[in-house]
Amino acid sequence: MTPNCNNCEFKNSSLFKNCSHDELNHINDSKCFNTYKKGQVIFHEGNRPLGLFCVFNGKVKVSRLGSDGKEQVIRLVKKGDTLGYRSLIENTKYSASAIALDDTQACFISATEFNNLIDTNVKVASDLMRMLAKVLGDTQDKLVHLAMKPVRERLAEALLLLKSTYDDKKAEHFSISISREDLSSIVGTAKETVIRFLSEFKEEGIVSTRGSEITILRADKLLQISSLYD
Amino acid sequence: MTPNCNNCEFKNSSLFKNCSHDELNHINDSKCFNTYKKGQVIFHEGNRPLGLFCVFNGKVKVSRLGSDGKEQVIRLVKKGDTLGYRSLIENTKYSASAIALDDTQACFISATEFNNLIDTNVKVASDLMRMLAKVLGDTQDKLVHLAMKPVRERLAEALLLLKSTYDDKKAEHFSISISREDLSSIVGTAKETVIRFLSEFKEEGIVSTRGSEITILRADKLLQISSLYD
DNA sequence: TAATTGTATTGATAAAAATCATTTCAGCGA
DNA sequence: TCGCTGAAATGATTTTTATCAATACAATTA
Repeated sequence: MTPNCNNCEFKNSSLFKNCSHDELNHINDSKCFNTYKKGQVIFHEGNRPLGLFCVFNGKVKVSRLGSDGKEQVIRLVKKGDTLGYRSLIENTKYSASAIALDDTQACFISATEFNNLIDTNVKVASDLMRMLAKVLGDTQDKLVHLAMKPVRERLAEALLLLKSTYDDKKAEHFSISISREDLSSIVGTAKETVIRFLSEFKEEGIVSTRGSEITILRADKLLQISSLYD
Repeated sequence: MTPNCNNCEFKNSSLFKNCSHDELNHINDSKCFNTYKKGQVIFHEGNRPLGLFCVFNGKVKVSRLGSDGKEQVIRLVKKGDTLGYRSLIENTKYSASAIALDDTQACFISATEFNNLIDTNVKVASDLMRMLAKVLGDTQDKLVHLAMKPVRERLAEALLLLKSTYDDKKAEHFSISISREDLSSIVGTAKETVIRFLSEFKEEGIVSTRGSEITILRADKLLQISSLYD
């Protein structure tokens, strides 16, 4: 049931790819394997981080809630990704919450274990640094696009982000089941506004929907729409 | 003229606070001291980073330009701050430009020198990591506020950001000379919109202006306005 | 000091998006 | 299969913000 780190699907692609066999064994012995139902909170804004999550399966959103109840998604997390490292490094409370978008499984590594690892393995530390730099760059992109692009463009971009993050290439066209509420908090707009532009995309044959499931038929068109302002 | 690292005002507060005397000497010997006039470009979006800047004096904005000419400020940089590290760590082209908001002086440390330092001094590397985490957190805050707060709130926040970044506490009230164009690209809105809300703030006795100079009279009120949605 | 130039300001209008209200649809349990 | 429920979709309207146009002001220089 619980995956073994030395045998993990993400052994060569995760943050821990430069760990030794022994280091992985050590992590494996101390880690904790958790299962989350769709919609379940993995960690909550304001709480103290006790360790790091390593997503084994599923989809996770990292988001913040405004006082008016509006939500903004900061990051999408997929299997193989680590989760919750920023607060851990800064040693501050979580500034956002992580919520499962699907049934999700994740390993939990304690803070001491993690800190010990990055203190002793320089390669992991420098991989972590590069990861932070990468995520910072992505976040800056998001910021700029939010400020400069209209909703239609941002929606196209969000759909492409979902595709590039979660496409397993098992089907001809990428499909995802996502509530319009969630989609709108990725785009940073109102639910109804997202629905309206989605309807436009449907009329233009770019996407199709069935209930909450969205299928991307023409990723090329989305790319074109999303980069009108680049 | 050129400041000596081992005697620098920011020796104990900069990214290099955990460098040894010898390391600082080494940096000092290889560094390059540059002067930039107000409005001058320090580095330009799309170029390859050749090293790291350490701001000695002045004010700098890091911003990106959209294809329509609109600008979005990503970060404000003050004396003692380092500049240009993200692209350097990721080893990618600059994704944004750095432009002097005032006459500015900065030391330039070559990429090899810098990489050598973080490879050999673990403390500097871990300070750098914490700095990245901090800046990432700040950027996420910006993103969320941009998505959730209306312009009035964001303007109040931007004025407080300017104050907290550049206030040298030499005067009773904090003043800054900033073009409405620059201010609007910090807030992420149109110039005229910023001016309108500034005028409101003036009527309410929160700020006063003289030409492009803005004086903050009631920071408490700005804080109140900016946090309506928190 | 007067003219000039660029920026700040104000006003009028248009566009974009949010909000509120209503209808339609899909999934689900009885 | 039929309701039932919650989410998706559409419509009408309001609010917010952007844009365009005109004026006022401040700094600079002839």
